[in-house]
Amino acid sequence: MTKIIFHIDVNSAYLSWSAVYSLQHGGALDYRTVPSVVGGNEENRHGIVLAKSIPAKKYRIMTGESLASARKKCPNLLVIPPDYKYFMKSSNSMMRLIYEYSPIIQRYSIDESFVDMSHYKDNYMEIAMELSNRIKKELGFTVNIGISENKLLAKMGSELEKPDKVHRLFKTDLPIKLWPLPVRNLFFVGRKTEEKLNSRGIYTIGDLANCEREYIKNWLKKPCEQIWEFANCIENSNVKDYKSPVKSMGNSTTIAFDVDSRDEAEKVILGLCEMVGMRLREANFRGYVIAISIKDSELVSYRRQKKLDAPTCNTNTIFYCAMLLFDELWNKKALRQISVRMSDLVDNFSYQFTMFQAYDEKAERLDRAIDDIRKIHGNGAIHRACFLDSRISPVIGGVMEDEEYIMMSSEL
DNA sequence: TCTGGGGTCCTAGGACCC
DNA sequence: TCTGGGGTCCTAGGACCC
Repeated sequence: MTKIIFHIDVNSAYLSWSAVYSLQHGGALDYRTVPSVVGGNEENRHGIVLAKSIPAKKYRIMTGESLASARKKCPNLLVIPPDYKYFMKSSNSMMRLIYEYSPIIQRYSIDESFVDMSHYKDNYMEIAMELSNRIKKELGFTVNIGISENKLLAKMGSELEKPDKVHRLFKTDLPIKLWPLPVRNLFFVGRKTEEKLNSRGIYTIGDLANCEREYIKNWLKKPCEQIWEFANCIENSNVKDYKSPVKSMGNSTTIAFDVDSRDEAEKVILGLCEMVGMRLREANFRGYVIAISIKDSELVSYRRQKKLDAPTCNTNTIFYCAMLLFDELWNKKALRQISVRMSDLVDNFSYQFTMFQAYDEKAERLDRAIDDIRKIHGNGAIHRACFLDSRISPVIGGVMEDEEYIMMSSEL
């Protein structure tokens, strides 16, 4: 039986949601009608474009670009700060609405989802229009809906023309609608892969599709074999209406100033370890592998990781190991960004404690007591003395504790 | 383009084992 | 020590997604 999959994608999500919020709170200007972007704080060196309006797009402003560069392209650009809590709320409202139409939803990111609509037989177009209109009317923003028999084509379909469009894209449309497009438009073809493909005369999705599979595979290895399959529309994964198990947890931060002393780097790392440890404990995970990565002021990154003998979720252990790695890694150049990540996770229930493995029950109880205080009174309620009079925050990282933040899976 | 923060997966090379 | 072959594990780096 042929499946019917919808891919629903909010148009300029962060920007649209910010516009709706502003209008609902008495704002007179609809940000979507002027050149505007949602962007981070430039003073803290978080100044990049997170989302752009369609008028801003006309100035060739790109997501991920620095705000300074965006302003050069459009001097009177309106820059709106992000409000992630509100974005989550908007996303959740949309999800509730979609659930009225199908229980099989894969929330792919904060603003994208795949929905299995196979139970609608011939009237799926009307359903798509109804859903799109309801989101517009009830929630105030527009979406693109791509419809197809698999997730890949649904996603490609929703990207064909924006905004506020419903687009069908079936396998039979492949040669006409998809193959003439630049190969870069294909899911999983990024800048590097595009360059490689171009270097051998492959410019369109059709060029790639018509290559020999073995040729691509031998040349560019496994990831590109999948890209070849995508170009030929070979993709049949199900809409996953469950959470795939998390593989790693980490936090990173770009510091507002260059860090050139070990002492300050240590505080940043401690702040990050506090967050990573808290998140691990909250999820009842421990990790075997701890990784630290740094980016210097010239934007060059280095990484170092180490596998532990026993998995841990203890803040002090993570911090201690992170510092060992940091001291091996750091070449004394001023640092712009630091990150700490734990991977090779095991959950507390399946992990067997044995008397031979180091396990500090007292330390864990202390960690959890601090977690509880922070959950009730906020992260600032309790912190280590070394952060007194420091310009570095005692708990660093962007994942919200209570609101469950939507994570990407980066695969279909 | 003075470039954030959260992830996932793959590959190559080295160490080590038999 | 002019040195095989298969396998596993670990680490560093890179590419991609939103």
